[in-house]
Amino acid sequence: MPELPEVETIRRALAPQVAGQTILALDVLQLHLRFPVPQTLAQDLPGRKILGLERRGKYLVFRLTGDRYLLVHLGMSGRLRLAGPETPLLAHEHWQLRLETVALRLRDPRRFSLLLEGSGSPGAHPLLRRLGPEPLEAQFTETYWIETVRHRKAAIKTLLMDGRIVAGVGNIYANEALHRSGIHPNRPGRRLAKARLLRLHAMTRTVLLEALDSGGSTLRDYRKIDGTPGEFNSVFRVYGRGGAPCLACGHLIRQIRTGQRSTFYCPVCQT
DNA sequence: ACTGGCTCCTGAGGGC
DNA sequence: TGCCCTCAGGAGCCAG
Repeated sequence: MPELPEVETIRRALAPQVAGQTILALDVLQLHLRFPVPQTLAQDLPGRKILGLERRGKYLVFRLTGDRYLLVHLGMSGRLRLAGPETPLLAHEHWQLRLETVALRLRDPRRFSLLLEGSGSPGAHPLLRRLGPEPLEAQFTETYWIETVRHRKAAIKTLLMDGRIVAGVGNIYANEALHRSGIHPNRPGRRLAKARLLRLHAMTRTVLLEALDSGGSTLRDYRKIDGTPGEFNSVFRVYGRGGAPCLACGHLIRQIRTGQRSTFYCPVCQT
């Protein structure tokens, strides 16, 4: 699944293609996604215009006329693409938004993605309301990060991936940020000195920015909106490199589990 | 207030 | 070739 840099890359590519277009129809082929696609959507959307496309964490927010919005999350395997209205549907394409010149389609084999609607301020939506600050924006201050994490018993990697603490950091970038910070992923938050937490704060932002510059990473399912893969993979230092030598010290990268997620780290560099 | 475990689903890849 | 097992980038929910 796409993490923040991938979702932001999609947003940037998609925004100019859909902004200003009027929705002609929503076709739903599979309404059983992470949450059921609301039955009212197909009636409510036609005639509304897309005003803009925003991102919050890993959520995309399509702003519509009439003070409404569409909320899209890609889950683990969701992919958006633009297609001609007559292009045949692929397997696992669950819905399409027909616009004036193109159709926006979602393909998602695992169906962990979601399509919901709301009105008023998107920030008040139940799924967005509890999200922590955006890691690349000013609200994610050093003070906030340290005060939120310094008393916690949970593994620092789990905390970094907790959207309520900071929005949009997933498994790949948590692994990478921890390696660059020299911090063991399973170290409890409260057993980290301030200086080390500060380093992690900075490295999290650095890694996300670098990935963004590369157009995101590509594992199995993520593609940019034009179907081409992201370029960041080549810069992974630990993710997916279990058993390979650490690029910093040569020791073999270990793979363990933190929570239910795969964790990669260098036992020498990360303590 | 936190923590850890479970859950939704399909597909890919490894071992035999 | 085929079968079975494990694992996958998310994250809300629940019990303890």
